[in-house]
Amino acid sequence: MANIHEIARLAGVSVSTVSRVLNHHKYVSEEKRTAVLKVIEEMNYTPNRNAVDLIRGETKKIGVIIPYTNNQAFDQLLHGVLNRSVENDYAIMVLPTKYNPDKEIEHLFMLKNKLLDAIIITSRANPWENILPFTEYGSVISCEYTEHPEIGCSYMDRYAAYLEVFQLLKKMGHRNIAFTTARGTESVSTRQTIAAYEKVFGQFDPVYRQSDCFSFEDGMAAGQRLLGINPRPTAIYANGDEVAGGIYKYARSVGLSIPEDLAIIGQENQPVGVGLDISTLDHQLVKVGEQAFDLAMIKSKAKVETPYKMILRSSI
Amino acid sequence: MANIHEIARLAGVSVSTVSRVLNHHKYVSEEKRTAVLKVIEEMNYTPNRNAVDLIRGETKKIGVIIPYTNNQAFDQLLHGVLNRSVENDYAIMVLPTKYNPDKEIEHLFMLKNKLLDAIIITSRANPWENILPFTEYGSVISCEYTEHPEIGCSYMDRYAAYLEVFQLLKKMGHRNIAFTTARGTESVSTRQTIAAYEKVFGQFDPVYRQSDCFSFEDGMAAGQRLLGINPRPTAIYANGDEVAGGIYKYARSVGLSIPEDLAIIGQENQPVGVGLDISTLDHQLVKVGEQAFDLAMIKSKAKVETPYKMILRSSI
DNA sequence: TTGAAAGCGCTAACAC
DNA sequence: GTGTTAGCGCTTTCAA
Repeated sequence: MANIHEIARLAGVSVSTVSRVLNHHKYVSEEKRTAVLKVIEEMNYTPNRNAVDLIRGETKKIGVIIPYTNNQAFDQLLHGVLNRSVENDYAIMVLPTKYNPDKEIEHLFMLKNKLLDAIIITSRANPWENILPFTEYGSVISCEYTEHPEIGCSYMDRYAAYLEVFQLLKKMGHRNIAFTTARGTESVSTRQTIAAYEKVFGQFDPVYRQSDCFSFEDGMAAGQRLLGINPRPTAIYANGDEVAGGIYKYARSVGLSIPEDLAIIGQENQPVGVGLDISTLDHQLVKVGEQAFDLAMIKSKAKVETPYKMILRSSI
Repeated sequence: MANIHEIARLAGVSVSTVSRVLNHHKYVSEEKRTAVLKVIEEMNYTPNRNAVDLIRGETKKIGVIIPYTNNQAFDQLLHGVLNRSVENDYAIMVLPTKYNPDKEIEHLFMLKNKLLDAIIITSRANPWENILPFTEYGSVISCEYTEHPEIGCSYMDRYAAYLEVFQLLKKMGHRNIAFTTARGTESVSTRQTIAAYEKVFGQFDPVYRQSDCFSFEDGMAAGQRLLGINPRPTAIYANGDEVAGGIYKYARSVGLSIPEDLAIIGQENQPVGVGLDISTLDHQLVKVGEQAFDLAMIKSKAKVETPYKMILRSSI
């Protein structure tokens, strides 16, 4: 395809003039501008963005590191990021990791090799010390709070939210409470859930926690295991509404009434929770994602918290 | 940051030798290779991908045009694409359109400006004649069947699926059937639904169709309107399980029994449908997405159909 | 207001 | 095996 030189030649001007027209610089005579535009039109010319990005050292592209893409929570975050990217003419690259630390680092290299201006980490597999070096090459934004001053954060106060849920359950008289988590204690959110539990109820018996919960099916399995424990939990706090839905479904299938025999509360306010009337802790992840994009775009290292919202329905 | 020239200088070799090492060419002496690798390591050097992409004219990046990202059907397609992209070391760019034709064209320009090797269109706002010109610059894959030989297709036979649903409902004795759609008759899928209906039941009364349905809430509203029609439909075919869930919820809220008073069937086999035990027509969109990626990667123009799956539950 | 020319950082054809 | 060099297509001083 034609390049800028050919356009210049055909329009009888220099390449710099064509470049000026392309970038809407002033100080181009109306006459030459028209001539250039005409040739561009005729030749059906579009500048090569790789060349532009190469010389500018900036790409208007932002990456989003996401462990799982078939997961409602991460999809909400991504959705928020995309909302703002469209408004600001940025392109978004999705970087799935399945929590593989090497894959994650591989993605971070896109900062170093100039493919991306910034990366938003919705959830990470690596310790911060492995991630920090990359802040030298571009903006790194986290959707989890961290003290590190090089990292901008758009986050929700998970611990406070967990605390409120456990306090509520305690107030309602529950004493045997189980919960599900996505990952094990390598995950901050799991540790915070346990900490919040222990703050309210004291020492936690690990048998009442089921990890590796992501989907409806995982919820069914979790329900089966957790409800088999003696003494049986009277309430289960799920790490997502789909998981909560699976627990609900399993509990009903073995004849338990919700909330009389089992109270259930989920997270993220998903359709399945609306459908089954399950209470939920809405972390407002779309907003968190939007905020994360804004921080990434202006390369801010600010720490911005988004408040959570408790939505009570008939399941507790 | 250091560039290839500096690495060459420091290693006491030429840039081509460094390039050869970088690209794992043979014909590099073990001695020089080691020297180069050592300097690369010391200097913490990473090649600039913009320069590489520029000269190669290929980027190992594929775009996915997606109207809505908070929509389960499109997320499934995207999920499939991402599955395969990870395995094949491609980067995926998400291109949201909200069915804005101009935005869509803007995204397609990423083919022309060399940012993307291929684009997968999950659903489009433009007529094919506006899209076809871009096939000159890269591979364009559609998730909807089209005759155009320049367009590769990974699709499901929507019409056959719709037909089967309506035939099933007819066999079950339903005569007043309503359905929901995402868009109006500008959409192929809407037109196919209507055509399938008319094939089975004859002339369709448009009042029994509700468009603009994407979410659970949309389903609630659709339920309210459609169930207010006289004569009341005895079955509703929703264009997604979340919409179906909303209809279910509304129907129950006004005292209707499912399936005695109202049969409901959804699409895409989503968690909310599992939770509410709603029958569904699973188009296997994850598979369709995976297939679309494969076609895009090898620049194939093949037409590949993925079979649908009917999942019967208690809602009909 | 315009153009020449020096890069941006890399690959690959060609010569040795 | 290795180095020289001519680009890839663009932006941006600098001088005119």
